[in-house]
Parts: sequence; structure tokens; C-alpha cells
Amino acid sequence: MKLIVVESPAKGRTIESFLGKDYKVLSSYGHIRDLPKGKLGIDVEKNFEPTYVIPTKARKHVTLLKKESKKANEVILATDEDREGESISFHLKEVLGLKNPKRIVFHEITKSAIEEALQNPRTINEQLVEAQQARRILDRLVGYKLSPFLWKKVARGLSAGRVQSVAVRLVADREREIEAFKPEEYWSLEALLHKLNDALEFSASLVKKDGKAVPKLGIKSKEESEAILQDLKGANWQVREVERKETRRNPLPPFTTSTLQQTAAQRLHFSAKQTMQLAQQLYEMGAITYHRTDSLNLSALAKTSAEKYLKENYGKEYVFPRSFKTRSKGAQEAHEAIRSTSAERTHIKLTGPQAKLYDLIRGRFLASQAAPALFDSASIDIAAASCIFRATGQTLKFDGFLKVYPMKFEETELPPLQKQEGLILSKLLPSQHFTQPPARYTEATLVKMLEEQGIGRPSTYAPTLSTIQERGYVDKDAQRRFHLTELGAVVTDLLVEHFPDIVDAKFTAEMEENLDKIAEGTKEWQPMLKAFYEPFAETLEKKYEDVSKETLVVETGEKCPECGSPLVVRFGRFGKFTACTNFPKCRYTESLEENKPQQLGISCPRCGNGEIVAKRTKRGKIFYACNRYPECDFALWNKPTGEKCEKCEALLVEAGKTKIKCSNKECPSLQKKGSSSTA
DNA sequence: CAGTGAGCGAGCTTCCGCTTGACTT
Repeated sequence: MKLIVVESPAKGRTIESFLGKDYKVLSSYGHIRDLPKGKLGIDVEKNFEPTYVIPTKARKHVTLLKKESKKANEVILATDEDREGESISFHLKEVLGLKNPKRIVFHEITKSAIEEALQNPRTINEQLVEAQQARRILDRLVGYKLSPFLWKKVARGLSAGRVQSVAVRLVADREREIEAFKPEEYWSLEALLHKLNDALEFSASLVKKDGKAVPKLGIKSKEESEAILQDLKGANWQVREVERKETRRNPLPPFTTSTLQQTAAQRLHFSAKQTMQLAQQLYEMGAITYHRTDSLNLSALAKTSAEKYLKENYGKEYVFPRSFKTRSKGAQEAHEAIRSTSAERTHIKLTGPQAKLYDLIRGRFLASQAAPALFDSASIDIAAASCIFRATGQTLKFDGFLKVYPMKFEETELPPLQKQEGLILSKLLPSQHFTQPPARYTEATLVKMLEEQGIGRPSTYAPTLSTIQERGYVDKDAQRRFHLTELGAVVTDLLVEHFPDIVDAKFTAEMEENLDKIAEGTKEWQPMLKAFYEPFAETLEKKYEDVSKETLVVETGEKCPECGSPLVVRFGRFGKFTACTNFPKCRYTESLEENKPQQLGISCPRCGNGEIVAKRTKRGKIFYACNRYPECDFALWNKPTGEKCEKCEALLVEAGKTKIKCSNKECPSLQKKGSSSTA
């Protein structure tokens, strides 16, 4: 028996189905060894020697792998073809005590690709393993050295890292751009026109004045706009230029993790986490290819199946085979792009959300091999006095890929127009506009930005978004846009001021360059780490001394009502609060207005004297409690409606968006339904 | 399911990237 080890069990099952009884395929479930969680695990004095442990989660997989590898007469390591995959193979070799394991790689999961890979085994690439190790150690050093600094200087439980700190910084920078933004006034001018004996009105907008182009912000005030209107009084309107041509719109490439997360957010309002969970389910069913990828490659088999499907269902004019080059920085391309495993729609029963995501993935895959959409476009220049107006029209001529992957576009029809033709003006429409501040990041746009900058990997985009929210650095509003919190601002300012290099996208870019050199063999990993760590450790030591918690204190100009000493705003574990400078003699504090518990106007059912207020836990979760705490400890998770249960008199609370239930768990009204569950 | 800061000191928090379950609410 020959044992093949891959990273993912779903992949293992597929491969096993291609091979005969001689082969057994097992999965490592990702990395099997890592630095210990509870301590640094790196001897910085001894050439950065790492200590590796088998995490508890990996233990049972390792046990099985050990058992089966002993039985096997050959072990073949088939982990992904990238830094991390090579490292997994290396650790498998070490842990399983393999002498000369065969190492194979393939980019697509087809019978022929696997057979070919088995014919061409190689050995483990030690340099690639070293590059991974350098990456791992660097991230550990940054994360496990900077986080404790934040615990000391700001608040316990905080974290910093090469990826998450840059993500927060992007939000912080945007927040400042928005704060600093000053809207600018500008005007546009539109003309509604029609032909002499034709009621069809069309609009044209001002593009030139006195032979010069009018840019977007070219008209700055109402006065300027009115001067143009004056100029146009009684003018003759005449067609000056007619340009008609066919334009094409090409389909987008198939999905990668990043573009799938972005598109599912835009079209389906899924969070990155939801998208990945659904994609995982589809992957395990065999409905789609692997969902953590930065590759745009499609297997030859996949391409021909898409071509065949398009031809048979829509006709040969809908077929347009293409390949796509991966543009993203630092892409490792161990997998294919994300696509449906079949061009035909799957027969597997899918849940609503699964089906929506699946249809999106399949549509985009088919579209990538489909013909461009064709439009009849027209651009008409119209002269009036010293102005040129332009009307543009577009009508769909051939839908092409839009058949399988609909996209929004505007259609505007223009009447047939001839050069020199005179036109009649129905109306001039000047309108005032203001420039808009840059848009806040959403999950989708932040992931896009991270990918463009080469920060993070497909497997970490969604977890990174969760981390920066869990730490309380950023918040999401009702439109799912990110806002920087006070804490996020304080931590980012601190890091940017004292560790500017590390919270910069360039840090990752440089790291990647160095890792590539290590992988090529033109650089050694220990000197690379030393070059980073020595100055870093020195700075860190200095900053522990220099940076005082007091730098975060802000004067208020007010006096303490109890002892008359000045009051200051401090930054504590739970955000900002006002405190007396005479501490610890005077312990006077007050909450800032923005943090004050919000009253709901409902009296406390337990003590009768208190009022119910909305509060936040340490983790930031909202709950509803009596304002006389700690004398009265009445509290609820769900928001009370203010009404009382008919049967037991307890408060009714909201349960989900529209449902209402009784807050008393023993209330008879709940007993029938059994325990209520939330989706 | 709060009540923040100082300092004492024990014991704790934390990274990124690879992969899926296994807990209850």
C-alpha cells in the first residue's frame, strides 16, 4: 500500500477515487506543527532556533498518519505547491520519521494531472521550507513582542501584528481623510434636446467652452453657471460631430478568494466569513473547486467543459476561450481559480444561500469563457454659442457573457442624427453638486485593498476582519461600513509614531522580497531575521522606557466636584473616561457622555426603583440591565420591548428581527415550543 | 452580564497561515 498525504480531506477523497486499491489517501488538515501558543518559542540568542510542538487539534490526525505510514511501503507527500505546503511536507517527514519521502505536486485535481505528478516525484525543497520558517518566526516576533507592549501601555488583551495592524491602519487613514475632507462645490449643465419633428428627448452635457474642455470641477459657482446660461440664450443648437461605433465589454476572470468575498458582499450582502463558510460546504460536496486561492488558472478540462456547455445551450457565437494572468501580488497559485466543478448546474440539493453563492461562482466561471457583450454606442457633439455639449447613447446588440453572468449597464437610445442638423432645446438643467469624501471601507473594499498591497493570504482575509473587530479597533455601522474606534485610534497612533516601519504595507513587501531570495537560495534566513530583529528589539526596549501611559491623558479644563483638583480624560480598559488627577487620594470618576448608558424608559421588574439601561460588556456586546447595579443585578441579553408577558408578567423581549418572546425561561408560554434557537 | 487610573505580584492576554470540526446559545 502506498500512502499519499494531502492537506484537505475533501481533496483526498477526490484523489482516492482516481487511484486504484494500491493507494490510500490521508489528510494532514493543514499544518501539523507550530510554535507553542503559550510562549515565544524562538531562541533569539541562538540563531532564532524555533521550538515546534504538535498542537492538540493536530494530535489525532498525526496519530493516524503515523499509524498508516508505518503500514505503508511508500509515503508520498502531496501537500500544496507553495511555501506553506512545502513546510507541511517537511514537518510530516520529521514527525513521521520518513527517510526519503517522495514529494509530488499538481495544480488541478484531475486523474491525468495526478498520474503525471506520480511519474515525476522530487525531494523536499529545503530553501522553500526555510522561507516559510523565516515568515513564521518573523510574524511571531512582531506579534508576541508588540502585543505585550500594548498590554503595558494601553490595555490588557490587545494585539498587534504585521497584517492586522496594517488593516486597522488603513481604516484609520481613511477615517482621517474623511475628517479632513472639505466638500467642494461644482456645477454641471445638461441640455434636453429633440429633433424638429420628433418628440423623443435626449440629454447632452456640457463638455467644452470656448474651445477648452470643461473638467468635472470646471464650473465652481452658481455665478459661473449662470454666465454660461446667459451666453446660451437664443443660441442655435446644431449637430457638429457624429460618431457611431461598436463597443465591447469583456467578462471578468473567474473568482479568487478575494474577488469572491468582494462580489458576494456586493451582490448577496454576505460577510467574508459567511461566504467562506458556504464555500467550504460547497467544496466538501464537490460542487466547487478549492475556495482559498489566489490563482486565475482554469484546468484544460474545465475550459473545454465550459465551451461545450455554452455552445450547446446558447450557440457557438457565445464561446470565447480565454486564459487569465494572475495579477495579485505575491500570488502562490497552488490551486485553480474558484469555479464550479461542472459546467452543468449541480444536481445536489443546496440551501438557499448555498445556491446563491454557487450560481454566482458557476456564472462567473462560464462567463470567463464566453463572448464579450457588444453595444452600439454613439457619441454626438452638439454646438451652441461658444459651447459644445455631448450626448452619448448605448444599446445592447449582443448579450454574450451577460447571458450567464448578468451585470448592470445603462441603455440610452439616441434618435438618428445627421451632421449639421439643427436641434430644438426644451430645457437647460444646471445642477449644483458637492464633491464627496472618500468612502469608508467595507469588508469587501478592505479585502480588496489588503490583497492589492499583498498583505495577508486567502486563508486569512476573513479571520483578519474578525480579529480587528473582536479587539475593538474597528466597528461596523448599519451599512456594514468600518469606523475606527477610540481604541483603534489610540493603538494605531501609538504604533505609527513608535514603530512606523512595522505598521506599513512596505514591511510586508520587503519581507516577501527577502523570502523569495531565501527560497531562491540567494539569501540565508537567519541573517535576514537578525537584520530585522536586532534594531527592533533595541527600539522596543527604549520605547518601554520612553512611552508613558500619561501621554494618553487629555486635560479637560474642569475641576473635580469632590476635591477641586483638575479633571482629565484617561484611556482605560473600557474606553475613555474622566478621572480626577488627585488619584489615588480622590477616586472620583465619570463616564463620558458618549459612553453613558442609554435609558429605555422601562422600570426594573425586580427592584421596582431602577430603570433599564443599555450597557456594553467588556467584549462590547450590548445587554440590558437595571441602572441600580450592583444593588440590583437584574439583566437581560435581549432588548425589552416595554410590554409584559400576559401569563407571567415578566418583560417581553425582542428575539430576532421581528419576533418577540417572554424573558422568563420558565414561563408557560415558552414551554410548548421547547428551547428556542437562534440561527 | 462594568465601573477603568498607580504599584505590589501571580497568572493571564498575543502573531500569521494552513486546515476542519465540536462545544452550546
